[in-house]
Amino acid sequence: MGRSPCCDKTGLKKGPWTHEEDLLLVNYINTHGAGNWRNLPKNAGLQRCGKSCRLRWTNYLRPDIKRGRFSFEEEEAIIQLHSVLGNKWSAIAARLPGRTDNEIKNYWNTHIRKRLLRSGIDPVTHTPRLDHLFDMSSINILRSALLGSNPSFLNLLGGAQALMNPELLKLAATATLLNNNMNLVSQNQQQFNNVANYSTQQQAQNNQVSLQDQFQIPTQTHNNIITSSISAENSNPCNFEEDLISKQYSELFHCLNHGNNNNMGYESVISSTPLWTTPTPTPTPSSTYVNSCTEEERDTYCSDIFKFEIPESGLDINDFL
DNA sequence: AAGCGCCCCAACCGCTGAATG
DNA sequence: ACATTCAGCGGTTGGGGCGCT
Repeated sequence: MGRSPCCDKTGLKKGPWTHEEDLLLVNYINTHGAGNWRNLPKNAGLQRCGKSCRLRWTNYLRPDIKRGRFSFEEEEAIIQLHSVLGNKWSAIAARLPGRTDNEIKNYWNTHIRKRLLRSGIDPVTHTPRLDHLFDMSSINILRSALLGSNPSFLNLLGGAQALMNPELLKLAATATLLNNNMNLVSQNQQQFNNVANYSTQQQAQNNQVSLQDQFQIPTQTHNNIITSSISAENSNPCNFEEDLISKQYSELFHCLNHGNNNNMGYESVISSTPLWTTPTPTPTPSSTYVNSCTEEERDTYCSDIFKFEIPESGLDINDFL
């Protein structure tokens, strides 16, 4: 695999670009157009390698680049797109007009990722972190989930010690995560619609294909959630969710079908009251971005997105045994 | 004011796949 | 079929800015 010589080997300049260099590059591209990056530096009078020129242009100097803080809608779009596309920054950037992959990647790593971690969400899988799930407050959550309206079950299992039973906790966590994922995927459909609407509005100006044309949102039926794949260009998205859900489903389904009763078949699991509630904001139908919230407010919103709520009835552990 | 540590982000690095001869 | 070049991508780095002591 041949590779063009590195700047180091050819004595070309590296490091931050000066204003004069930017002007040379912009003027040259405005006159001759972008492309032929190998010869561009020499023709433009720049002591830079072509790669450096291309990156400077695509990440900073391009006239259609939107500078400044990310809006709330953009941030939400990034989170939702990342949950499907993963670290496909260029694919995400393609759906956020005016933003570069580098910018989105930086913003993810410095802001969104940290916020998700603070909220107890794994930024890779977009699911609750197990270590977070098992801290003491989560034990209480699990306790509520397990017992629900049947507090006598605690005594049946031998008191609070039962909650420290690793197998029982694993089962509860599996059930909880399964339910979370089911609703997360369903929730994604609604949020994708919002993102798609937002993206479509933005992209209409750029004559780009709308998000809805490029995504096949999974249906809410369980079978489709398990078996369908979300197709997107140059990507193989949602595999992690399929894998995770499939594993969790298989494990729980085994429990359900081999238990004493089948009142809580998987259909009822899926159609039960969502454990996740999502305040779904409506993207501002505007061509301009309004940075109307602070970092703290976004933090709060992020926490709300992933708020962990247990239905009134709780989860009846009897159905699992 | 100086020193220190942390954060952010522009830029670089190294790899891959497509295009070309 | 193979070598080479090029463009694009994702991961990583390092220097400047900033806040704290």
